[in-house]
Formats: sequence, C-alpha cells, structure tokens
Amino acid sequence: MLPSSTVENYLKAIYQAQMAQEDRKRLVPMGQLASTLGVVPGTATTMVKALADSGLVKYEPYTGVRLTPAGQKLAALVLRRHRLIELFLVNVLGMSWTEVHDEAERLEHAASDRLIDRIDAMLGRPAVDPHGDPIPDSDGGVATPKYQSLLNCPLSTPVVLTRVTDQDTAFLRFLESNELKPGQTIRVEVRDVAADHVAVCRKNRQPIMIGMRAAAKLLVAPADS
Amino acid sequence: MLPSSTVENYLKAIYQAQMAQEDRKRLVPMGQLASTLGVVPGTATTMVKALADSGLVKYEPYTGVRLTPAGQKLAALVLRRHRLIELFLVNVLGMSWTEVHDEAERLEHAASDRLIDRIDAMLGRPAVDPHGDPIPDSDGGVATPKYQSLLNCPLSTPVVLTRVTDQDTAFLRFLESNELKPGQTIRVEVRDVAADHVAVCRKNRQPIMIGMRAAAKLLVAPADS
DNA sequence: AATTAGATTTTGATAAATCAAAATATACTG
DNA sequence: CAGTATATTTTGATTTATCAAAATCTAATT
Repeated sequence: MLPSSTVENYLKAIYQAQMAQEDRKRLVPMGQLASTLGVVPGTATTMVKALADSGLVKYEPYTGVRLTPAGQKLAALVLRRHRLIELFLVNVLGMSWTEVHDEAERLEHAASDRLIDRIDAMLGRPAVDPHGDPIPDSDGGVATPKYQSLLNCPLSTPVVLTRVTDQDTAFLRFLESNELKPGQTIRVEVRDVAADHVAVCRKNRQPIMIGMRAAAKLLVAPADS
Repeated sequence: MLPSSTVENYLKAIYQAQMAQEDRKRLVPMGQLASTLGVVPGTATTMVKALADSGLVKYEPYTGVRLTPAGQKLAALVLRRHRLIELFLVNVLGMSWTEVHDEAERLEHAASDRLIDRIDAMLGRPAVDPHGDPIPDSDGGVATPKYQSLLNCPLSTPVVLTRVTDQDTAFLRFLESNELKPGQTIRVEVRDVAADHVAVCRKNRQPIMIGMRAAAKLLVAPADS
C-alpha cells in the first residue's frame, strides 16, 4: 500500500527540517513540524505516532521526530518527483521558476515512477532543479554539497549563486527582478551586522541591499575563473 | 471551494454515462454509476445526494441521476484536463497511447488551469486526444460529431478510424498490434450477426475478425478521397 | 392483486485526517 | 526550588468517503 499524499507531505517536511538544521540527526520538534504543515500541534502528534508505527520515523515524546532510513528514502523520492517536475515545467513548458513550486506540490503526488523516469531522461538526468536544490536519484540517494551563504562567503570575491532555499513566490520574484537567479555571478561587498544587511554587486548593476534573513537563503559556491 | 477529486470522478462518470446513451437526457441509474466507480450502490446514493445539494446534479430517487448545466460544465473541464494530459504524454513525452489513461486519471485532479492552458497552447489547441475523444474548450463546450461504428458503417467502403471508446490497456494494445490506430483507413468487408463478428481490412494486411462488442467501440468517419 | 426478483435506499460502522480545548510535561526565571 | 511560560499530548468531536447488511421500493409475472 503506497503512502497517502498526507504521509508523503509529513515525510517531506521532516526531511527538509532535518536538512535545514546543522546537526542532521537532531530531532525535529512537533511544533515546528505542525506549523510548516499548517496543522495544529495535536494533529502532528497523532500523525507522527502513526508514522512511527509504520517504521518510517523515530518518535520521542516531548522531544521530536526523525526519519528512519526507510522514511528517509521515501522522503527523498518525493523530493525527486517534486524537483524533476519543477525543472520540467520550467525547461519544457516554459513556466517561470518563481511559480512552479505550488504546481509541483500537487503533481508530485500524482506522477508515477514511469512518468518521472521519462521526465528525468528527457531532461538529461539533471543534478539540480531550477532553485539549485539537488535531485535525489531513483534509489533515494542525494549529493548534498555544503555551500556557503551570503552571510559567510568571502567578501569582495566573485561567487556563483547556486541555490535558493525558499520557495515563496514573492521572494523569488524579488530575486528575479534583481537578476539574482541561480547561475549568476555576484560579489558581496559589505556585510553589516548592526544594519542587518549585506550589499550584493552584479555586473553592470547598482549594488543592492539585502536583509540578513533573506541573505541566509542565498547559497553560493566559489566562482572558478 | 473547489471540488474534491472524488466529486470530479463522480461528475465525469455521470457525464460519460449520459454521453454513452442515445438519449442524453435520460437519467443514469445508480447501480451503473456505482459499478463504473467501483463502489457499492449505497455509497453512490449518498454521494449523489450530496452532489444534488450542491446543485451539480438532478437526482430522482429510485430512478437515477443527471448533470445540471453547472455539473456538466465541471465534468467537461475534468475531461478537458484528462484529454489534454493524455495527448501531451503521447506527443511530448513519447508515451504510448495505450498506457496514458491511468496516468492522466491521476494527473487530471492535480493540474492547474494555468498548466492546462500552457499544454493546450503547446499542442496547438488540439481538437481530439490520442483516442479520438474530443477535447472540451476552456468554457466546457464540446463538439460531439456523431460517428458511425464498425457495426453500421457502409460495407466495402474505405472509412477512417476516428475514435476508440474504450480505454482498457489490453484492448488498446490489441488494436495497436493490429494497426488499428485512430487515423488509419480501413474497410469493413463482412458483417455477420450470427457469427457475432465483422471482418476488417487494412492496406497490405490480412483481414481480421473482430467481435461485435469490440467493433461497436471503433468509430469511423467517411474517408474523403 | 399477490408474489417475487432485482435495484435502490437506509442504517450503523469504519478509517483517515483534522480541530478545539483540556490536561500534562518541560524549561526557564527569579 | 517554587512558580510560570511554553510546548506537547490527550480527549472528544467533526468531515469525507467508504462498506456491509437490513429495509424498502419498482417492475415484472403469474
């Protein structure tokens, strides 16, 4: 019996919460999980206990939840579907990378493995989606290079924007309209903790100021020249 | 509040049952509806009463159910999504017309109107899907030409196979392996009611015998030479 | 009109996913 | 360490969609 889309969403949320914290073995607290899923905490507790009974997560009362290897694999396969669909919508159907997230959010639960594999082949077995998020392989394996962000990359040094870790349409549209798409080469010139901003420079453009919360979502890699 | 995929499936089933009967205003009996949806009759009754409360169907106890104009439009839009997705899977992703039905069955409930319109544009606003089923327009309007079938078309006269009214994979594979795809020009040479078969001829091929039940599912139009 | 076969509806239960609000546990604070 | 704030769990209810089986209706047949 294949997991309901609710189960898939819980696993995905736990997976992403674990990935977002430095220590990936740390338990994800119930409150956080509930709020990212948009349910009340009691609902998350009930559901997580059911997931624990199915062997997909390890649950410690009053502490939190963490994926088992089985849960991890399932979650990775959901993310694989999501990210391949996003890239497909952008590359083949010409949709904007700022608007494909919600569409993929629904399609990921309906697409068969066969369809996904065809999409994967048509796109040439890509490694990342339009936001720079890595695409797990069909066994659930993922390469997760540790990028720096605009908060800790070297100053006045060219770096390549490689990944944007926020799917909010308004935020992505802001990036789009400021030529801050993945692949872009940029430079951080100023980082001012007191003012809570960083100054980002691009080719032939005025520097722009970005708040530190937003800057943390922009991951970069060294520009190899 | 947009309809659940269960509601969409009920509307679609009622729509198709109405289309399949000669008198399209006749009520669809509950038992038939239940069996095409794979539920027990009581379930269909309960659900249909709810649909009637929403104004999507007219329900007459012990008699049957029929779509209201509102229900008809919704059903047509579900079929529009289904058929555009099928054609897309065949034309763009290179899947076989024999295997796209089940995939579309799930995707039709997840695809947004925006995505569907993009697909529609990319395919060049097509009129029919890979099985020859007409694609409703975005207002829910459909052109439904009345084709003849292999049971009543003229004998020994070239006709074009235009529509196959059965989505069963095994049946479609049978057609495929016998060069009986929509678009093909064929001729009915013999129609033998006693033997319950018709003999169908194609270019450079041995005639094949098809049972009358199957023959009724193959619709044809005059071949304009 | 009475009987009966077949279809339909009703009734009572169930599973999945959720919420509201009460109860309880944990963690912090003075 | 007692008290309080915050997070978590429990409890009881609700919604949607379903089934099994009993009750009821319709239509056909004697």
